Formats: sequence, structure tokens, C-alpha cells
Amino acid sequence: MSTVPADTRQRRKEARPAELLAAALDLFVERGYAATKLDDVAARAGVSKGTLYLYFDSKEALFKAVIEQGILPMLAEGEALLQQHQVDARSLLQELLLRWWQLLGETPLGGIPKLMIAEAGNFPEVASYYYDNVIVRGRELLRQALLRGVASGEFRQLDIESTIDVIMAPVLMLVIWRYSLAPCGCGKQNPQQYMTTYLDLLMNGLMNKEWQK
Amino acid sequence: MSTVPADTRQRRKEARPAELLAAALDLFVERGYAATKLDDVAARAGVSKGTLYLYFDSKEALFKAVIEQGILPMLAEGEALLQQHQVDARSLLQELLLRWWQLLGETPLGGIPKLMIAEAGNFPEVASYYYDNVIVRGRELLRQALLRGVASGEFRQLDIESTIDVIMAPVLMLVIWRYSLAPCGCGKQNPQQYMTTYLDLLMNGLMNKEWQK
Amino acid sequence: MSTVPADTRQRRKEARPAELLAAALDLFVERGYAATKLDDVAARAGVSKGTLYLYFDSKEALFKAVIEQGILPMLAEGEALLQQHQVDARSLLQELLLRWWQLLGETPLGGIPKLMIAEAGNFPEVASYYYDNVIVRGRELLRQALLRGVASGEFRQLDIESTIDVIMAPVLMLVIWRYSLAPCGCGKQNPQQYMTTYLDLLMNGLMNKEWQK
Amino acid sequence: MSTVPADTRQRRKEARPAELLAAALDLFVERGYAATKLDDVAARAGVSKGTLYLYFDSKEALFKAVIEQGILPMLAEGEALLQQHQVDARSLLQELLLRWWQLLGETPLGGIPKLMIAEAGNFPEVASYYYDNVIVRGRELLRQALLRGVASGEFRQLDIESTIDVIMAPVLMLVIWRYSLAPCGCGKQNPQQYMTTYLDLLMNGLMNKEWQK
DNA sequence: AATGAATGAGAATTCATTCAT
DNA sequence: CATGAATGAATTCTCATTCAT
Repeated sequence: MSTVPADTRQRRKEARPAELLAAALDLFVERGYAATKLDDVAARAGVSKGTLYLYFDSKEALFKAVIEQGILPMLAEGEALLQQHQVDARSLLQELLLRWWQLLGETPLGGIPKLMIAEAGNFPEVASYYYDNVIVRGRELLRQALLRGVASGEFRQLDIESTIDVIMAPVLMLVIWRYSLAPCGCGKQNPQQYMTTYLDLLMNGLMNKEWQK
Repeated sequence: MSTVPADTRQRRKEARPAELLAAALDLFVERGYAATKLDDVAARAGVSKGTLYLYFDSKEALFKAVIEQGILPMLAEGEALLQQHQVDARSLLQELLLRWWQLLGETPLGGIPKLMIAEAGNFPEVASYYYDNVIVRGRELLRQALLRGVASGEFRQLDIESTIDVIMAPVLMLVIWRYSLAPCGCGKQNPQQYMTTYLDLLMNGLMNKEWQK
Repeated sequence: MSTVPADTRQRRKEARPAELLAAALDLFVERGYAATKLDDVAARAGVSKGTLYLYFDSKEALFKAVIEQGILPMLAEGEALLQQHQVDARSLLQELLLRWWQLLGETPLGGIPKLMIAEAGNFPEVASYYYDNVIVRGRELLRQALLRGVASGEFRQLDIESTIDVIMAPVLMLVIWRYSLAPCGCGKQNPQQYMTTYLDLLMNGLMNKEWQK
Repeated sequence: MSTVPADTRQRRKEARPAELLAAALDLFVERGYAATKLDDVAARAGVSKGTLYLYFDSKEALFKAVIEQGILPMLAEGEALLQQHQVDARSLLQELLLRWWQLLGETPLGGIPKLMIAEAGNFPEVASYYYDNVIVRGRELLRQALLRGVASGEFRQLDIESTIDVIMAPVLMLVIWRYSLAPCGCGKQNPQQYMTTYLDLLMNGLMNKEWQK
């Protein structure tokens, strides 16, 4: 009746999908798609199971939405990173990797790579979608940084495509670990130290001797 | 009367567990634990559902056996690697990584890391077991190689523990990729090129300048 | 919109457990625990299999609830019987036995003794519970009646404890028969005549000669 | 080769059915028909599951054989009891009840009444068979004793048919208890005392005053 | 005769989805 | 919009029965 409750309700209503997606992301990442019960998703979002179906047609649709929505911030970050114009390739590359880690390593979105790896076989279309929109774009960013470094002479001559993959691996493993073995009390990681070591190793590996500090 | 059938039967009986484990490994890796139906495992092994229960008490027991049996070759390989006595640390490290890749990258066992990552949350005890027996031991091998290299002056001073993790990451990602996004037609990998690039980058990153070729 | 459906639904929901328990009691008594299919229980209660699990965690939980709920009326009757203050022990004892028979012999609860006898070996805890709450209490009622009769001189001196067991037996057999061999067309019993004969025999057996009418 | 082993084997072979029936009786009585696994029956008889099928066509056939074989000693005892010619009806009746109790209360056959009660609903034909061959015959024995006592004036005038049933009940309950609640630690029975009390009560209830001792 | 590996129909249980309120 | 009771298809697991040895 009053407008205030209407607003509150409105706000809730609009927030519902996001709350459901957040709950679903958590559980999908923690348990996997098949082992996640919609009851639990609804409960974690504080609604009833029926409500979930007001916003998502099916469990599969929910999964796809989780991935799609989870990807958006990565794409946005990618857009922002494109605006980067570090003077040297080393700084550019370092910046790319650090911001990626900040995005994935410190938000729930970090679970998406693990989820995608685990479920790629069951949802090939989603995997393709993820590949085309996230991986290809991310590789493109790295490719540009590498190409610039090689062109400027900062970086050694390397096979660009495989270098991209190799460079991605340690950051990926860092976030994957966080959502897989780390919660089981396996290996107390120090992400900060890990990134420091990684970047040091990488730059030493990439750069021409004369450019190395 | 004839000895052949008796032998055949015997041979089947002894081979059954291994056949079932192989089938289960394939499907667990491909679909995940929860999404794998025991009917399918049995069918792939060429037996009926009931037969599976003659050898494994439950789906969970089958899963554990898959991991435990899958780990054995890694441990054996680890033992063999310990016997390695390359003259220089560089060769030793390179040998470790290549043989690991050969073991995991070219046999169905390569699916185990992906499986473990996906299911660690649902089977923490198994994850701990895997960590203690595979990861800790693997890290020990790398640790020794790194320490030797640092002692000899081949390798730069680096934080050993985080370096181990960083070094493991690209090989892990290579096998994980093979069982996750690669089957979806995402990115035609060239593992040979990947390993070449990786080792080149790694050695350049690790080694002191004066030692670099 | 209409209140009737809401009421109906509510009423259904509240009635469900009782309906399921009634259906389960019937079938457990008729077929035994193991031979009773939950499908059949649900069907007899007019619901689907899944609904049963909304109210009971498992088949075993259903069984326990059947016994526990089935016992309540007996306990209530026991309480009521305690208020009895017949002038003579003969009337008191007769009243106890008749009311017990009315409760068990003329309602579905009569199946409980047969069910308990058949399943005691498979559910020892339930059997203990039944023993402590039903049998011990029932024996206490009989004990009091017997003690009073002996004290007043109405009844002969007898070993009280074994007399209690002997007295219980015929009424028990009457209800057990009703749910075991009687339905197979074995022996057309006349419970009325049976009880008359039983009480006559019992009273003659119990009472001192000078008190006998 | 030697004749002794052949004999042994022969003896075993001939004993097999009886051993299997004994094992089956034990388990059927303890757990009920449906809850008894043929694996367990075979194991208890010391043979393999397959062997069981050499002697019995099916689980149901085994059950029927258990009942049929279990009944034979009762029938034989019944025949022997018919030869009884006690001078007085009281002694005759007492003898009948005591020998029945000795047969059932002190051998594994005592489980048959419980088994029959529990499974009558699932095996109506077996129940009918049991009724016709055991109960009808047993009732006939009691009927004769009662008729003789009434004719001689020892016993009071009573409705014979219902008296038979009432008289059977306590002995039945005694053996039923032994295989149902007693094993659960419910009520430490003293069968000797129970029978003494029962017979005392019964005779006092049955006999004319002038005949009572 | 005896074995026990293999089978597959059947039963308990779960959970995504629907729908009346 | 929101709820949660109800559904039933799907899955794990069991066990009577068969049959090659």
C-alpha cells in the first residue's frame, strides 16, 4: 500500500536474480553442477524453491546465467585494460596479470574458471561461449602485450601463441587452487608471494638480457 | 574340460577391477562424479550394473579406488625420478617436467588432476590423501632440483616454495585443458610447442645470466 | 480466492502423516516390513511415492512412527484404565481385559502386536521401546488387579508374574490370529464366544472356591 | 578313490537338504521370509549359493519345504499322543500340553508358529496347509481330551471349540515370545514357572469343584 | 555335484519441476 | 510475486536366479 514497502519490495525484486546467481555461483563452484541442489541455492538466497523458477526456467538456464553474468565483469575489465597504455611492454603485461588476479583472486568470480573446467564436458556450448568471449579476448590482450614487447626488443623472440597459454597457466592455477584443494586444508598458499615469484620468473624468462634490470 | 575357458574366466575375473576402474576414470573425468551413472560405467566396462558391485561397495568406493589406483603410477614414476642423477640442475628439472608430462599428458591418468580439482570439495579426505601422496611428493622432487640448482649457482636465488608452485602450474594446466575445454573444440593446442616454449621460458627465468646458453 | 480450497489443502497437509501411517500400518501388518513397498503405502494413502518422503525420512523411520503412533492410544487407554475403581478384583480384571480387547480387537491397532512380534528381531530398539512402554505398563495394570484380588481373598495364591503372562496370552493370540491365519480363511473365529469362554475359564481358575459364584 | 571319502561325501550329500532347511528355518524365523537372503542361508549351511538351487527350486520352494519338514515332527508327535491313554482327562490334557511344549519350546521347531503367523498373509496356501495339517489335528487332540473330561464329569460344561483355542493360546505365546521379544532382552521368562502357573490356572478353571484336589 | 561370477528386475531414495494457494 | 506441497523420472543399490566351469 505505502510506497516505501513498495520500494523495498521493488528493490528486493530487482535484486533477486543477482542474489540467486550469487548463491548459485557459490554452490556450483563448491560442489559442481550436478551435486548442487536447487533447494540449497534457493535457501542460500533466502527464497523458496518456487521463487527460483520465477527467474530462471531451469537448472541449466540458471547455470548458463551464472556463467554469463559471471563473465561480464571480466569483459568489462578487459575493456578497461585495453585502454592501458603503459610505456613499456613489461609494465603492460604485469599490469594485465595483476588486474586479472585482483578480479578473480579476490572476488567470488574466481570460482568460474574451476567451474568451467569441471563442467565443460557437460555443457560444451557454454564452454564454447566462455572460450570465445573470455579466453579468446584475454589471449588477445596478452598477445598485444607480447607483440609490443617483441617489437620493441624488450622481449625475446618466442612462439607467441604458446607463450600466451604458458603465461596464463600460473594465474589460472592460483584461482583454481583457491576453490579446489585449498579449502581442504591442502597447502597454505601465499598468493602475494606466489604472484611476486611468478612475475619475477616470467619477466626474467621473457626479457632480453640487455633489458633485464 | 578345456583349460582355455577356465583361464579366460580367471583372466576376466582378475581383469575386471582394472577394467571397471578404467571405465570409471574415463567417465568421472569426462562428466564429473555426480553426473556419472554407474550404469554407464558398467556398460563401458562391458558388464552389467550388478557386476560392478561385486568389486566395489558403492559409487563412492569406486571413486576412491579410481583415485588411489590412478595415483600408483605417479608414485612409481616419482620413485624412478628420484634415481635421476643428471649432472646439471637444468637437465634434472627439465627431465622431471618432461617425464611428468609424458605420464599424465599421454595416458588416461592425465584426467586425475582435473577430477581431483573438480571433486575436492565433495571428497575432502580423498583430496587430502591426494595432496599428501602426490602433490607433496611431487613438490619434494622439484624442491630438490631447485635446491641443487641454487646451490650450484645455476639458478638464481628465488623463494623455493612458491617457485615450486609456479613451476607446476603450466604442466598442470596442460593436462587439465586436455580434459576440459580442449574436447569442446576450444583452442587447438600443440602440447609439444607448449612444452618447448614453457621450458625455454622457465629456464631463462630461472637461470643466472652467466649460465644461460 | 475461495477459502475452502485453502482449508482443504491445509487439512490435507495436516492429515497426511496420519493417512500415511494408517496405510503403512495396514500393509506392514499384512505383509511384514520387508515385503511392504513404499510405492504401495503411498498409493494406499492416495499420494505419490515422493510425498511420503516429505513426512518420513526413510522406510525405517516410517516403521518406527507407525509403532510409536500406534502405541499412543494404548497408553491413553492404559491411563484411563488406571482410574478404574471396580469394587471387586474380578470386575476390575474383567474390565481390563475387555477394554483391551475392544481397543485392539476392533481397530487397526490390533495389528501392532503381530507386527511387533514379526519384526522384533529386525528392530530390537523398537522392540525394547514397545516392551518398556506397552508391555511393562500393561503388566503393571494386571499386576495391580491381581494383587488386589489376592489381598482381598478373591483370588487364590499364585505366582503373580507368570500369572500376568499367562493371562495376557489368550487376548494377544486373539488379535494376532485376526491378522495372521484368520484372513487366510483358517478357522472362523467367534471372538465374542472366545472372550466369554476365556473369562469364564480364567475366573474359575483364579478365584478361591468360596468366592466363586 | 577310497570308499570312506565316498561315504563321507554321500553322507554329506544326503544331509545337505536337512542342513539347508535347518539354516533356512533359523533365518526365516529370526528375520522373516523377505528379509532373509539366500546367501546367508547357504553360508550358514556351509555351502555356496548355487548349491542351494540344486536342492530347492526357488526361495519360495525353500520356504514351503521349511514349513513342511518342520511340521513332520509335530505330526509324528501328534500320532504318538493319540496312543496316550491316561486314565483321567486331566492327566491326558496336561500330558498333551507338556509334550507339545517340549517339542516346540526346546527345539528350533518352536520358531514355526511365529514364522507362520508372520508370513501367513504372504503365503496363504502354506497357511492353509499348516492350518489343515497342524492346527486342525492339534485341535482334534485337545477336543478329544476335553470331551472325555466333560463326559466323565471331570471338566465343567464349556463351549468346546472356543475352549480349545483359549487353551492353545498360552503355549503358543510362550514359544512365540521365545523367538520374538525374548531375544531383544525383553522380559526374562521362566518357561518352567510359566507352564506350572498355566496348568494350575487351567485345571482350576476347567474342573468341576468336586473333582479339584 | 558344487561353485561363485554374472545378471537384471525391483525397491528405496533423491531432486528438478509444477502448480494450487 | 512468493510459497512449498506434490509429483515422478532417474539413480543407487540389492538379491534371487542362472550358468559356465
